[in-house]
Amino acid sequence: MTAEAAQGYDVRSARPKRADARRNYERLLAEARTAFTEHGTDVALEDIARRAGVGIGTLYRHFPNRTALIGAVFYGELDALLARSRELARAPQPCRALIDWLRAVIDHAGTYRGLSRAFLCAAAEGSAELTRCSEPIHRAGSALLTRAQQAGSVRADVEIADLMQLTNAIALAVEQSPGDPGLADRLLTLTFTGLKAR
Amino acid sequence: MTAEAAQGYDVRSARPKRADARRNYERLLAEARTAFTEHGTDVALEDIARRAGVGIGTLYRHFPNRTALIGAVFYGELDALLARSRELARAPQPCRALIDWLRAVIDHAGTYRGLSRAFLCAAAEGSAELTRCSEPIHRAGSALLTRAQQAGSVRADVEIADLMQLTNAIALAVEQSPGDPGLADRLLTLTFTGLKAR
DNA sequence: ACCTGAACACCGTTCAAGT
DNA sequence: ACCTGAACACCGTTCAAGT
Repeated sequence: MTAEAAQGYDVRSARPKRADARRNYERLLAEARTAFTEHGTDVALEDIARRAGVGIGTLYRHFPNRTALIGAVFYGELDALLARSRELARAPQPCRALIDWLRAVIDHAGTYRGLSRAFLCAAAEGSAELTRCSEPIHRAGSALLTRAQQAGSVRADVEIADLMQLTNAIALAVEQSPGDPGLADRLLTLTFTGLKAR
Repeated sequence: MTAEAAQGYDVRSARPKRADARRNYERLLAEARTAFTEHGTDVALEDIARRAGVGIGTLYRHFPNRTALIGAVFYGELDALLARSRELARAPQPCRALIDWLRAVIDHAGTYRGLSRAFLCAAAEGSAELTRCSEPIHRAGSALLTRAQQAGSVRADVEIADLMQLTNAIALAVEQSPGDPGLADRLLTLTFTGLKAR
C-alpha cells in the first residue's frame, strides 16, 4: 500500500475520505514533519494543529496519539530508505553494502530527535503505526544480510531482528551524543569487527 | 566520597545538614528507590514525597529535578556493581570476565524501567548527578578491558567509552523488549564476535 | 461525516508563609 | 535553615455543540 492510498482512504471504514478531511490529514502530516525536524518528537501537538490551521480535536481524530503521528510521518519517508537498500543490493561488496545501509538507517533515525526512542518504545507497546514501518525495513535489511552471508563475509548465525535492535540502540546512543559526530561509525565498526582479537 | 558523606553534608555549603533535613533526604531516597523499582523512573514525584511523609517542596529542595533524584538513587547502588568488577578482575578468563561484567551493568540498568534512558540522555545534558555515577563505572570497565586486551583476547583498538555507550544502548534495547529474555545475551555475543565471518 | 475549542485531568515546579 | 502545600503553568485528551 502506498502512502497516497493511506491518505486517501479512511483506515477503519476503508472508504474514501471526504475532501476536507483528506486535506487536513495532509496538512497535519506536513506540519508534523517540519515540527519534528525543528523541535523533535516531543513538540506540543497543539502547535502542530495550530500551524496546520485546524483544531486540536481534528488532530486527534486523524491520529489517536503521538506515536500514531510519528509513525505516519516516518512511514511517508520510508521510500528513500528502501530505495537506498535496493541500490546497495547491487553494490560490489555485500558486506560493505550492509554496513552502509545500517549507517543510512541510523542517519535517518537522527533526522528527528526522539524518533529512535519512539521506535524502540513502540516495539514494546506493539504500536500498529510503527510496526508497519519496521516490517519493510526488516525485509530490506534481511536481503542485504543474506547476501553478505552468502558471500561468506558475514557470520551465518546472525539474525536480522537482533541486528536491527542493535542498530536502533546505536541510533539512540548517537542521538544522545550530539557532540561526537564519529560515534556512529565507531560503534558500527565495533559491531562489525567485534571485541574479539583475531 | 562515600554515600553516607553525601547524605550527611549539604552539597553546596559543605556543612553538616540539620538532623530533620538529613532524615527527610534519606526517606525520599528510600521511597524513590522503591517507587522507581515498582513503577519506573517516570513515576509522579508527588507520590514519592507523599510516601516519604514530606511536602513536594521538600523533595525539590533536596533534588532540584528528576534526573538528580535518579542519579542519587543510582549512586547509592553503585557499590554492588563495583564490587562485582573487583571480583571479576581476578577471574581466570579476562575476556569472559569483561563480558560478564557488561552483562551485570545491563542487568543493573534493568532494575528500574527508564534508568538506562535517563542515563543516555544525561550524557547529553551533562547532568552532574549521573556523571559522578558513570565515572567509577568507566574506571571499573577500563580495568577489565585493559586486562582482556593485555591477555590478547580483545582487540587493542577498542576504547572503553565506546564500549560503555554500546552497552548502555543494549541495556535500553533490552528494557524495551521485555518479552525477549535472551536478547541481552545475544546482543552481547554479537558485540563480542562481531558480524564479520572468520 | 467531520471540525471546533472549551473544559477537564494531570503533573512538574515555584514561592510566600510558617516553624 | 528547613518545611509546607496552595498556586501557577503547561500539556495531553475528550466531548458537546456546530457545520
